[in-house]
Amino acid sequence: MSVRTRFAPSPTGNVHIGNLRTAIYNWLFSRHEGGEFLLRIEDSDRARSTPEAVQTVMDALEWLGLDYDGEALYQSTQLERHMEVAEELLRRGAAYKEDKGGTGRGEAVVFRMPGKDVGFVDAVKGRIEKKAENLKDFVIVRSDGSPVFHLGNVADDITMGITHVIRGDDHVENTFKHVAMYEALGIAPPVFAHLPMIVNAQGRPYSKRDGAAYVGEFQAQGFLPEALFNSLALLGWSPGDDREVMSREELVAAFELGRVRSSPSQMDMTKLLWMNGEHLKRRGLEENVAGFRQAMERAGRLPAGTDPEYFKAVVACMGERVKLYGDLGEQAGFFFDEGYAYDEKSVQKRLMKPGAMEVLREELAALEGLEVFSAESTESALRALAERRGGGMGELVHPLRVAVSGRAVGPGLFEMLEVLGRGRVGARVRRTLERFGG
RNA sequence: GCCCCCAUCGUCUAGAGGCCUAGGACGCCAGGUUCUCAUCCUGGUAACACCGGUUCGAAUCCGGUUGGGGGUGCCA
Repeated sequence: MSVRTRFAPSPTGNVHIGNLRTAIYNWLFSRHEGGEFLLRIEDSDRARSTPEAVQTVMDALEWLGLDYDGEALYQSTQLERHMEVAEELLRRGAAYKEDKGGTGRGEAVVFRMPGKDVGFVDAVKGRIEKKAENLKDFVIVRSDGSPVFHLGNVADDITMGITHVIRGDDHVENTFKHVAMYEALGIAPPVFAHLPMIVNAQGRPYSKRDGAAYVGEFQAQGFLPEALFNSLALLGWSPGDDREVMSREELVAAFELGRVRSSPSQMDMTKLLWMNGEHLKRRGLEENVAGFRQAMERAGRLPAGTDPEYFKAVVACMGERVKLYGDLGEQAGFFFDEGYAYDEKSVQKRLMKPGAMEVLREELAALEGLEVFSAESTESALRALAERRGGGMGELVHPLRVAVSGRAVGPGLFEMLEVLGRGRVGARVRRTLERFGG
């Protein structure tokens, strides 16, 4: 039988990374097996399930490239089907009606636990069993006629022909109930695989206060989907060899449920950032240019009418100094802003030194006389100047860097000069001389 | 309380009885390259929770302890 997995989120408006990781494992497993990956929207809680919330889920899946087969199934449309299953259970004597707890609210449908031990082989945890005396009957249809989670979940999985249920660890208790329901129905249960939780530094469930907890936040910070995908895939699973930076295809090829770890793991933002840098290198310049541009525009740091070639040159020049699309503005904003700020410490160290202004003036003179204004020509001009003055290159490089960029760190000076161009460099040095020259 | 699950460097992990004086990655530290930072290269730091048992031999198997998590709804 061909594999069918599903991702069954309740649309609550946010997609937590734990759920996202569950979606990734379902997707990875079904793609690896050449099976299907389905989407079910568990919107039975009508109050919280808005169209916007559903869209948020869809957007997250699309961003990560988690394509699902067929149409999404909305649980709210399956009411009749749920009732059929409840009827069937009643018919088989596996359920009964009762005012459980004597609430006076009328009769609910209660599932009867089989009176024997229930167990199953979890694909990641191995065999799990529970004694009959620890299994209690439970409500599957409320006295108001609405189905309870367990009923809907099992009925829908049957309807959808799900062969492997890959879900969070918090569902293992439910699984005893679900397995019992399958057995009562005379249907072979699917394979269950329970994924350990993603926890914070305190070992508690990863939440908002532990850093970015929802997909949208990673997206907003400029993380690459393939980097988040890769990191999450490796959180609880590994290919068994030493590979870490992997493409979607490599992950699909290597993924096995049996290699999923059964202990909880902690998200490491530092490693995610590194991973992002690795995937950035793997993307082409053009793609990165587009990504950086989008982030810059969103941050309002890219003036309208910026020459595309200039922008591209800046990105190429920044090279691997930036690990996140969202960080370009902070690190290279001066390229696009003539009103760039001067870093106070750098000014003190490089421009307020005795003779610094004189050096800048000499550099300006040397650069302005150049026929061609390139990295090579500016470098040889300054080397010649250094020779004449008898000092080191550092004495020339540092003040000039601060003068044209306002900061002490950045790309190679000569590369930077070429990208900025003669006009900007001249104007910036002059402005610096006026401002700090006394 | 009861039930279920989990336990290797700070973090992510490899390890399915000898290949382990425990390997890789991130981070961190040191050195190299260099005009700064980043990259890159080299080296280093750091772990089998504890106690028993099985075995010629245990990170690996078994039991217990401790610690952590999950569940215990006419929530999902």
